[in-house]
Amino acid sequence: MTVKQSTGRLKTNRTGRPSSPVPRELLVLSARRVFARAGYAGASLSDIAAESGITKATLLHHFGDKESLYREVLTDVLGRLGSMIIGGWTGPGDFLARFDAVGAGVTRFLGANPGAARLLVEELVRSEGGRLGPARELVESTVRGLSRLLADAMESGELPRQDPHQLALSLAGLHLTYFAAAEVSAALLQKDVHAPSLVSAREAAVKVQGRALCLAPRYAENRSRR
Amino acid sequence: MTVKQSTGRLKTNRTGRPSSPVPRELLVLSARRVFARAGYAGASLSDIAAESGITKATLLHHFGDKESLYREVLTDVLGRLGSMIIGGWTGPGDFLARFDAVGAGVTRFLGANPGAARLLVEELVRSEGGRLGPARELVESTVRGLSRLLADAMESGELPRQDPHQLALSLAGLHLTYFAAAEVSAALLQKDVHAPSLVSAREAAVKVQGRALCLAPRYAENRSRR
DNA sequence: CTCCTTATCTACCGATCGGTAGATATTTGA
DNA sequence: TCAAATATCTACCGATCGGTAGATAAGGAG
Repeated sequence: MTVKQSTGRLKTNRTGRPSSPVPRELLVLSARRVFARAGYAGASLSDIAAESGITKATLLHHFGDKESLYREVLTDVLGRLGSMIIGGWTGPGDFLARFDAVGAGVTRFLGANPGAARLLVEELVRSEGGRLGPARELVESTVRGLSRLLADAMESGELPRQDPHQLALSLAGLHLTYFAAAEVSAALLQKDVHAPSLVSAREAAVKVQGRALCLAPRYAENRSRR
Repeated sequence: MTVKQSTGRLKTNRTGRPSSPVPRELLVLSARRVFARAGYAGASLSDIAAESGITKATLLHHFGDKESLYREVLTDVLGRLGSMIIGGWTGPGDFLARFDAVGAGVTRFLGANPGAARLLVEELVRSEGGRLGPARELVESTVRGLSRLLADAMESGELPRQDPHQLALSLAGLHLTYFAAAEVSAALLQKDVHAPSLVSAREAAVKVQGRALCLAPRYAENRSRR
């Protein structure tokens, strides 16, 4: 809705024949917005087409079917997020420094890509395992990768020993829920969560809270020894 | 699917006239399962009817329309969860004791009610504000109540000062995501998250992690003063 | 200029959706 | 016992869904 509302073709024709073709990435962006807003089942191809200023038939001409379009939206988001995570993780510094870098990167990514968190949550939460296997596996393997990373850090003593899966799932929840619940969050904070200032604030909060989650067993131990 | 599968009427009639009427709570339970599995848009009344062993027309006779049925499912879950929270919070002990009690109660509730977390997440994440106002407001006010609770505790010095909204949202994510992503969680942990032993394990993890989230600023401060 | 490819549209199809109508049988209560 | 209320079913309706067919026009290559 931000870009080119209502019959927003690049050039208007009497009957809409090819003018300058609508860029594919613009279609994917519109689809992401609608899928994020209504969920996979609730999003109709007509909605997405209207959002991009084309017709349903044209949309299907480009993507084949609804599922392929959805998959393209999701792999776009997951791909960029994944390379962001890898970039942060392979950077310099000790465990906590790299952990902070990844956390900040994830927050900035989710803040800069409205709807991304909601898509990931829907995929993470989906139970009809058979319907969209590849995408679901991609999400699952991302969490599994995070879990393995944490386990390695525990092995090398950089992180207190604890169940890495429980920790990974808690971290995923910490990062995703805030942005996925964008409207509730915004209602509480009186400001759009995607505003730069709030993204910075969340980045700071996540840094402190993410570390606390990782180091929680150590704190609990100190507390009991007090 | 657990109870009375495939034509599971209490008494089978040639044409299904009223035998012993299917209890309303059983219908609500079936509806919860289907709504949780497929989401509001993805769940069809025929699915729910089949799950309960009645026909769509009978279902509509009892609940009027789809939205009313959904609202009944949601208010049932939210009502029981809410009274559980209030019970834990008005119990004895200092802030951390009551906080732990609520956290453990929430975990046990979500563990004992498969699908509940998924429903709450869908509602928390929904963006089409106008569609289901009441239910959405109920979820939102629950988070807001949690936020106010935390703010009070900060006011009285029981909790380090920090943005109560950011903390409330993080806590909600911590509790909900794990159970909402039940299948991914189960895949990681190699066991159903609703199994009693895993619920206990999660309860322990959440106790440590929930406290760490609350006290995170204090830890960060100690760390920087080191 | 002429074809061929491509992007787009209008018009339509079968399936499914939420919801309604009306018949039938059970239960209940006077 | 009998009538009113209730629970359930089958059959159907209009709307919408994802997807297809076919016509039309623009752009590019020779």
